[in-house]
Amino acid sequence: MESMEVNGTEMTSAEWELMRIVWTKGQASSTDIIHLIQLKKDWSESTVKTLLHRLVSKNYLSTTKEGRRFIYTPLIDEGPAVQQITSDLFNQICDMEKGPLLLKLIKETTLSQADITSMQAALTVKAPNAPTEIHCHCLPDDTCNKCC
Amino acid sequence: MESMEVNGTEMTSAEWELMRIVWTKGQASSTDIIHLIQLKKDWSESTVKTLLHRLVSKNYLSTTKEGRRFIYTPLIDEGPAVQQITSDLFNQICDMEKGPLLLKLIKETTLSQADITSMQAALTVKAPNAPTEIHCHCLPDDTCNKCC
DNA sequence: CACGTTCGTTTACATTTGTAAACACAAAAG
DNA sequence: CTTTTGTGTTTACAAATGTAAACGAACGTG
Repeated sequence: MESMEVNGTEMTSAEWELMRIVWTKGQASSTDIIHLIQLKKDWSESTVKTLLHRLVSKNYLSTTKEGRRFIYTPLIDEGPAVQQITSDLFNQICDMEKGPLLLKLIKETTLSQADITSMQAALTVKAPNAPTEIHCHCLPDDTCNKCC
Repeated sequence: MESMEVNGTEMTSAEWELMRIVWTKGQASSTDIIHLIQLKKDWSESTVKTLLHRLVSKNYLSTTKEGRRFIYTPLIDEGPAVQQITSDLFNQICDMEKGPLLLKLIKETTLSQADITSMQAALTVKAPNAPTEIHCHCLPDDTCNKCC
């Protein structure tokens, strides 16, 4: 399931890695991007150029000419993009797995005190109306062997 | 980034949907699978057969002959597979985005009381040592414009 | 002003993935 | 026992993706 869908179109893993760089820098020239990605990935200059080009065609990046080079700027924000690809993934996962999954993520992710506080608050809000059991919804009710 | 990596090999979205069915049923014949997937997806019988075949080659499913048909059984468990693809996704996301992302997931996911309790416990454990600020790690320290 | 350097654009090509028809074989039916 | 039918296997092919060389235009340099 290689590609993450954002905004209707989809972005591949390779493209995503480049977006991360542009998001982090705010904007960058292709040279910057090539150098930065090569710290992590063994991609040729040509490969990165192709990927950047595709990101522009897909309207994820815009370019602004500045002297001889182009400056790449994100056309979509990182937060929404991150939420989107995650939602997409969660939509492909059995509902019964989500609780344990989130628990594991909470345990493994480095969270700030503020993050923790807001999560605790959210959980406190949810608790009163939380069901005892979760149904999976993987299949139409009567064909499910897992939760029903 | 279409494909989710599990166990070293990778599984595509389409294949994943079939695995969900087999996981949910425990095991199933191709006919069962074809009928069940067609409740959700407009895939031809042939397409499903191809996909099942690929899942067998990739060692995600095994087959057992039973009369004229084969019974497909998962060779990997759903829980670990789910955790794997999620970890993979999280590894491609900026550390600074993870807190807000998890918060959103917690809010949007239907959680059981047990899930909530264990998450609260996990958060309580983490709180004392939680940092005030999160750094992003998207780029080597001195090249980062976002957190440093 | 000619020339090499530095980009962005085109073109290329092997794999993977989505989609599916054609084929082969075993089992059920008559 | 022959025919039909349900199933797995092969073969097919276009689109997407990873990977990259070749080409061409613009800019700085001598």
